[in-house]
Amino acid sequence: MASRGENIFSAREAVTGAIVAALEKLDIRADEGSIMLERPNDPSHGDLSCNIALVTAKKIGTNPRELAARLVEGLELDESFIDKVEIAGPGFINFSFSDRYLTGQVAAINKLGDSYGNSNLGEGIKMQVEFVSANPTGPLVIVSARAAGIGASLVHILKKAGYTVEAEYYLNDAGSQVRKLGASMMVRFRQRLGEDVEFPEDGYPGQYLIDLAVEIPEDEGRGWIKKGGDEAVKAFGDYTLDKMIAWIKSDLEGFGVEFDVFFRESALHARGAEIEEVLALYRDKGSVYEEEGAVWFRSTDYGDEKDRVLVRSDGTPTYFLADAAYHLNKFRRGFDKVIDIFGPDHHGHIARLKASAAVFGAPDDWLTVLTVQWVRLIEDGKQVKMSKRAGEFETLADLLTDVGEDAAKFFFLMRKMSAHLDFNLTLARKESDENPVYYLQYAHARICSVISYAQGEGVDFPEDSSCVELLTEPEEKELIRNLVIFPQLIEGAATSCEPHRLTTYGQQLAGSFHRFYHICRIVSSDTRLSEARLMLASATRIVLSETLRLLGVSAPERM
RNA sequence: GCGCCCGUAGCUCAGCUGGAUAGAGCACCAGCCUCCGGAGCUGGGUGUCGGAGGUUCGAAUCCUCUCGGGCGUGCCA
Repeated sequence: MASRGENIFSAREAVTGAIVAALEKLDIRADEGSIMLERPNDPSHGDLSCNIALVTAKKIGTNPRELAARLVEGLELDESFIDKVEIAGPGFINFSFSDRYLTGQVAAINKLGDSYGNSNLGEGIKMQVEFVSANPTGPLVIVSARAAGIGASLVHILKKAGYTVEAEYYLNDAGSQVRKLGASMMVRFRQRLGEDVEFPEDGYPGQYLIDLAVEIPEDEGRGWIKKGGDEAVKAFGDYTLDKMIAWIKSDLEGFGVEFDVFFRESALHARGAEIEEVLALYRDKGSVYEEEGAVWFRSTDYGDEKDRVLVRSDGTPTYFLADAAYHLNKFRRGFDKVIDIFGPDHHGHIARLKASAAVFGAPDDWLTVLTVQWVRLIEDGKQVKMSKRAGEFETLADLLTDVGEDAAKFFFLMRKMSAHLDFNLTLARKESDENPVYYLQYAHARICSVISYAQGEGVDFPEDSSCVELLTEPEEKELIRNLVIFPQLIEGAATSCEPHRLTTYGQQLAGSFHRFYHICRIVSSDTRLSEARLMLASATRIVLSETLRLLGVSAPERM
């Protein structure tokens, strides 16, 4: 058992342990995993609620309230953190934290600082999160921006939960898209020279290629054209690709999103090892057959809805084969778990990728594929029209200049990723109280300001933290209760891969701080109380700034 | 046709993996600054949780069916 009062888990674990022991006294077997402790919605129901009596009563032929009563009788709890146990409703057993435990947390958070909420949940587990991975054929658009915000936040959260995490971007720098890119660019260049050439039907029509074509040194471009045919297209393609990749990287950097690895598909083809190996592995398993001159993967054996082509009848590998090889490469790199965050247009790939992972022997839960849904931009209550075909779209860079990094990230993270997002540009632009991102940032800035004001008035952090026992007002307790659930929130957000939980939490925490601030004057003539409230404000600042950091949003000291 | 996602307050959405009386923000109305930051606080809600069945002590949450909306369903990537 952890030392008493040190953190929320000691209390939870102690209660769980006590319940298991009490069950044993009644000859009921239970493992700790089956004991659910939940936080009731209604504060009058205590801090932790257990439904074990409701779940178990029928099996042993009694009614829940009676079983609950017998359990409570057998409970042996440390009174330093639980001071009330009640049976309520149909048979819930409710536990309330003691004041001593709660106020002790304030001192503990101040002592732990930014490491408060760190977990060992993912200890020893090596994880990879792959996200964005947009084709390098144009600038990053708004869905990619959403994926970038979500992926980056998820990486931060997983790290805080103790996982070892690498962030990766898969660059599709091979295949027909790149040829189209090269062909498009070659036409733009020739148009720039004044030639009357028609733009290809399936080319990339955006203004950005016209702009880029201007930057190509004329002699060099003419030289590429002279190569003729595929060679010429390739020369323009290679040039454009480099520009695009640099552009994408700088956009991401501007958005404060970092990747450990940019993995190129072309490297996979150049090396060939994984691609050959995937084919060989599939053959060994009998999962491959030939039909109409192409090589097929019998992915239907693994739950896919139809079989997939691996090698075309012209002998070239498909995108899917490369992707399967890429995942084999990830597997070989020793990741215990891999998370792919896909855009909404890729969810057809999930089944076949999982199928291929099964073939190369990855455990069922090795690969998790999450999909980020579309973003609609709303301006003045109306949808902003975007047409990718016409090359008109809101890019990540546009969004950043429009609403700024913090508001963009916060808005992306307010909703669960599986839901479509209506991005309210009008609201995100506002630097006012209507904009939710400022609510959290303002709370943080306010605390920083108060702390320095207090220190100016001679109130500072005490050596002896026993003053925290003076924190007894309802607003103080509500604030502390919100601080205390932070570690659990981190674990929940990590295991469910749901960064948006932090935005909801942040708003709740900021709200409880503002209410506390309004009712309880921090700096007063009562020095000891002032010190206690200073510590509470400081603990709040620590948790707020961690929450904002995990979201990728700045925590300003002034605004 | 088949597969995946979404339907919760006027609008945009949470709802902690099945819990107790379903919650925020925005918008709207009315209050609160001689005092640590008013980008703040307080008060104001009659919701078919899209609909119908089912599972059980208990369902917005799980299952089946159904109605709307989005996406996918290439020897494109």
